[in-house]
Amino acid sequence: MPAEAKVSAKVNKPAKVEARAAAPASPPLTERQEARRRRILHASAQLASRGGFDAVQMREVAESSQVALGTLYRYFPSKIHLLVATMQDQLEHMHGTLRKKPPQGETAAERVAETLMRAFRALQREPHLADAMVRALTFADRSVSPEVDQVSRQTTAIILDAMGQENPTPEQLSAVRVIEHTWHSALITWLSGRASIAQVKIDIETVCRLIDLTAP
Amino acid sequence: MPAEAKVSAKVNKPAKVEARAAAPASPPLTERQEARRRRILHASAQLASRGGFDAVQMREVAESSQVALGTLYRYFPSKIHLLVATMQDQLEHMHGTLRKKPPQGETAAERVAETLMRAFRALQREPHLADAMVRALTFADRSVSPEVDQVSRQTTAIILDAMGQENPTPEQLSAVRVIEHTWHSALITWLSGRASIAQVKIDIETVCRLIDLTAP
DNA sequence: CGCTAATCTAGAACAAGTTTCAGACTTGAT
DNA sequence: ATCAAGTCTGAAACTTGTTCTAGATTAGCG
Repeated sequence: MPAEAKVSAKVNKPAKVEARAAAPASPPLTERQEARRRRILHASAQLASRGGFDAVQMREVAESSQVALGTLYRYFPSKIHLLVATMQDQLEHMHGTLRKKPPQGETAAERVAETLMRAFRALQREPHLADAMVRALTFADRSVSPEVDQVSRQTTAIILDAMGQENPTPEQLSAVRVIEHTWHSALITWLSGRASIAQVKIDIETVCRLIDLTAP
Repeated sequence: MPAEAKVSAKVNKPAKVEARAAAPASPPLTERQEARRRRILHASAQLASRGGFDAVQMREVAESSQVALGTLYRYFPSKIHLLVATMQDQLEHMHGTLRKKPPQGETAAERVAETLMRAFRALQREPHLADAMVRALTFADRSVSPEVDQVSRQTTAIILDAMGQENPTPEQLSAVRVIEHTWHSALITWLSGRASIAQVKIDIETVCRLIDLTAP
């Protein structure tokens, strides 16, 4: 019946007031649709790498990715959704990269700090892209919760990986959540020029001490 | 020479690219100007208390406060500036209120957690207002750094007050910074419905343990 | 008081995110 | 090959933040 069947639960008109399931099993995308989605995300990242959040203009993204504006909005119901999806995309890369060279530290705290600093260095190479993604993430409202949650889970996974913990205790999970909070907020202060790179490093190292506090 | 003399270093055209001093000594405001500023902030808080960030529309703020749109922009060069100023305003109240009943906890960590939870409860009474202020705070870019920094200093002061520390060590200041990070980020996750009130409480209590770690 | 510079007002104009719509195009099923 | 249903396109419209302008007002000074 349909053609280029319903793009997915995620990729569908409902822009704001919707309340759909997270993304348990994303209805399959046509090849051309997958390609479109990829082009869009690529254009988004590219524009973001230039001027950051403001430079990602929906009309430009649409043009760059050779897609009509309406289509762009069908795939990503708002600029925030688009940027959060871009972040998901980048995070996957990052996780893959990090996996390859596990951190060397003796203690879990050291390894987590080392991993986060590695990620931070990667972000420093594309500060504008980082700006766009992080601003979108923290500005996101309820309508983007599922996607933001996914980013959060991915981040948690990275941290747990670094800890080398298979079965973290609830206490450790709390510590990880606090580390994530610190990570996001520290990034923001750095991006808005209110904290130096050194400062971010200190904050990360400081919060990572919580791990020793909950694990020994 | 002038009339309603230059409103202040802060309240003046330069909207974005400016780089003026923080607010060492704000050139005095006329009574009528002070009144206008107050009306604006009041309207802002009122609108925010209704629908949150989105409900604070510059045209409405202008109308509610009986001021021309251009004037509103002269006082607050952007919606973000306005909301951050609103937050400064609210924070002052809060600090005053908190001062009156110092926290009871035995340890510094307990007192800080208690204070933050008290603040959190206050925010829960006006969740929309909280939404508007916190979103503005984390979305603010470099052009708002001085104002955001001011908010940060105020928050730091509240926390140090609760700790009862006159001369905090650098380590303790790091811990306080991390606590602030956690505070902001936890608020965001709560506001966007991704964390429960209980969860925020746990996160706050968890991060406050850092104080014991740096002070004993 | 009368002047002058700065401020305030009303309203138009502009920019970018979002929505809408008619028509062309695809897809999968018959 | 044909058809129905769902997609994509192009373009216009709408919303809200921000800027601009011409003229009315106001404050402080001589």
